[in-house]
Amino acid sequence: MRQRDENKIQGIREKAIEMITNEGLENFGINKLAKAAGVSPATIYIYYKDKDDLITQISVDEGMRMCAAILEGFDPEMTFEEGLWIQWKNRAKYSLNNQEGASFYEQLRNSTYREKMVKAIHDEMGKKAGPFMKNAIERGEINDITIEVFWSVAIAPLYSLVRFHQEGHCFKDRIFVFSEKIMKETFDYVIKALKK
Amino acid sequence: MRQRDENKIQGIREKAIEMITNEGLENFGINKLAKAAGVSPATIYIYYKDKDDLITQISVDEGMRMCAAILEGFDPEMTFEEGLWIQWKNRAKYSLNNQEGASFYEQLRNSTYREKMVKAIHDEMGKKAGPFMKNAIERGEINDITIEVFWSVAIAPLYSLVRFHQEGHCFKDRIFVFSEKIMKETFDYVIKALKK
DNA sequence: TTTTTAAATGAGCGAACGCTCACTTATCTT
DNA sequence: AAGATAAGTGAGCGTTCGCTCATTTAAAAA
Repeated sequence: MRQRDENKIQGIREKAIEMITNEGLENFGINKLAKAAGVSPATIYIYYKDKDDLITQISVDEGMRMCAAILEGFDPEMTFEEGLWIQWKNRAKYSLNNQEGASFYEQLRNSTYREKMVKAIHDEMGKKAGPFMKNAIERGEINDITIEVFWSVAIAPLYSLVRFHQEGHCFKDRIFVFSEKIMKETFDYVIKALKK
Repeated sequence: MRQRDENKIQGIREKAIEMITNEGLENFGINKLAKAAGVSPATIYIYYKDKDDLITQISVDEGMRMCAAILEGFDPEMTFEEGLWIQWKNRAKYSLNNQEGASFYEQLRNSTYREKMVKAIHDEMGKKAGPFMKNAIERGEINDITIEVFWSVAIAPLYSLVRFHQEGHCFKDRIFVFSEKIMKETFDYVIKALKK
């Protein structure tokens, strides 16, 4: 039998992310995607049940890629400061090297697809981030806090920084540019907040 | 001449927010909106140039309402801690009393409408938040930092907390519930991070 | 009361939508 | 070489989309 053309599948995936990022989820359509990816509309339905399934699958897939990128070289047994810093660096690297994927993920995380895409990612992250936080508390490095407060203080600031960069945020004619120096400065505030 | 029915205009606005929040921007349509609001599709075009204009106008409007809510009782001359705490309380109150508006705002802020809606809001907030930060630096309450780092450390954690609440975030069968106690706990970390 | 003005309408246009089906193409097994 | 299987296609279906227009309705101006 004839075998699948992996280039075709990847092409569909990449064009979908590109189109949703640049034109928005509300302007995304199967006929347009088929034309952009150079395939027949019917081909898309070989790989995806329907439009909803396509968006959901690609969302989860991109989320998993982000998770894998963030956790690269990370170990829950690491020191609190060391482990958190690795996650920060990884997350920044992912966004900078994969702008479209990062914007796509952020747009869908704030859409009605959130519920469909978040569970798998949440489980994947929780598997390592949960023990990491627990270890840091048991070792007496940080106070005993709930995971949501931890995330809000330790991770949210980084996401915010990355977003300012991606948006090309402008304040008084000065465009914000992300840098390791800025990231380290922000990281130091976070460490100061959480370390006993 | 006949005068405009303000209830009709408000009805269109509210139904639009309701529909976009619950069904997503990608499933939002003028014909559906007209039916839901109990008006003719043609009526909508008396008030809005086209679909894009409707979404943009309602986005900016909701953003301005949020700004006004956040800055209620706030003064840039306030102490750093006092001023920041008021903004936190106001922002939390806005989200809790106006869940649909808050979700709507968040969804559009992460869509391709971001550029169209953000400028007016950014200006409105910057007018008071800029001097506030500057005062706090001049008084020696906090270090001299760029506005993006400030926002990421001082405000982003609150947005994150509110979002966990709105999403009904769940970790190990425990649903996260926002409370003043949790907010104060998080706020204290932020103050510890930023205060000299 | 009549005239004037703009709000408000419902039917419906052309275009675009998600999706399907009869069919062709490529590669496997025999 | 022939048969089997699944990948891949393009035309086009029924539906919904954004939007318009001829018309009606209500209230201000005369």
